[in-house]
Amino acid sequence: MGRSPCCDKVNLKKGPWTVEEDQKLLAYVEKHGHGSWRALPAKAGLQRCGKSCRLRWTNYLRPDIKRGEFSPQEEKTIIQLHALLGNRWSAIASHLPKRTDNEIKNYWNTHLKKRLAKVGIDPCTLKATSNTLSSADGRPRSAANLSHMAQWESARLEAEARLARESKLRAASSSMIPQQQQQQQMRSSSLGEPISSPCLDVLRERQNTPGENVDLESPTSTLSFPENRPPTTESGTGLVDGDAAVAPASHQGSENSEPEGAEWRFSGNDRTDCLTGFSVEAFDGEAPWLSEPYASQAVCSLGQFGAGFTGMLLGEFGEQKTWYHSRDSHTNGHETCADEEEEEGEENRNYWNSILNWVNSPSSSSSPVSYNPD
DNA sequence: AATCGGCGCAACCGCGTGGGC
DNA sequence: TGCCCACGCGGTTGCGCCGAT
Repeated sequence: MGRSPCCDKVNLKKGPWTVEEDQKLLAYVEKHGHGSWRALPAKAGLQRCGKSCRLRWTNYLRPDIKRGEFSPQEEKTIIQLHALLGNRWSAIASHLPKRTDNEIKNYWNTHLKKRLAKVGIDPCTLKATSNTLSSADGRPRSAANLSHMAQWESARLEAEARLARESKLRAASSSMIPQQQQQQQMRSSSLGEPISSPCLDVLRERQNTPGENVDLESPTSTLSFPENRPPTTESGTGLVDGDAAVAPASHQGSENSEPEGAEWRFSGNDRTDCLTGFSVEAFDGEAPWLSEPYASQAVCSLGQFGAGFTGMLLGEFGEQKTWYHSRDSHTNGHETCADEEEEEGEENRNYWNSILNWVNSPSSSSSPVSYNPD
């Protein structure tokens, strides 16, 4: 006996939402919070099922979502995380604040997957499907390493989820919550996932721990994405985010004031993954993904892994100009669209090679992710 | 100008899961 | 302990838009 559909009741509207419906839902949620989604439609005067209302809210009406084109940084993040996590869109979305899993899923299916295929890359594995792409050193790509990393990332995400729940409980138990935080919590609970990354909860917790000195600033934090900064820091980048000015204050804290290109900074020989609290030492100096040759390079890798694997994934390429341009091609300044078209094929390959090289050799000096402490 | 087909996005559907009773 | 409910997630579908013919 299967479950009966939630929308099989008569007189429940389906299909596109009207402006009136949007207004009703928006007004109700902003005034009362969503509470029980199932009970919401009747209270809000909507002829919709609760599920439909929830989806409309989470995917469209939420005030803290960004719409419009994905930035190159966001695209890169999606590609890299997808290589690790597969179609776990919610997990991927958790690393892209203001983006919904549905939007990311659509973008992947309609843009990124095709683009990857076009340049000869298997979208699922980020492996070259032909010899169009090759690793820099000619080594065969290590699927085992990717698998290790994916397993580790999965474990990390579970840990994050646990910590997020604990963090919520702690926050809920506090009776002295500033208004902005209360609003944030309400919004977070309404989304089913925290807007502020649980990673930050861990970081903040550790920062308050005697003997721990963890700098929250990170170029790899999604909070430091340019589009998440207050608009005053932007200079005509053409971002479509019109909500930045009204974004929750918790998104605009000190971690957002860092200069672009800042680095993860750790004090002392911190060998713990700051995101998970896991210690590399717990694995006898070898994290699960640290198979050779990475383990032998543990010294230089520690700082990187200390930033968390996802942090590495989200690290800067050091380049912001265009999606297609490799490091070398754009150092001479801005190029025209015509130029880009001419060079698209070659530069696509350069770009993807840089991703693939890095994915398969995270500790390699040729990594596009710069963690140079200087 | 009309038609057709592809594309992209919003929304729907069904399943899995966690919590409450 | 098992059942039920509510919610979240991922896959799929429907439809409007737009370019090509």
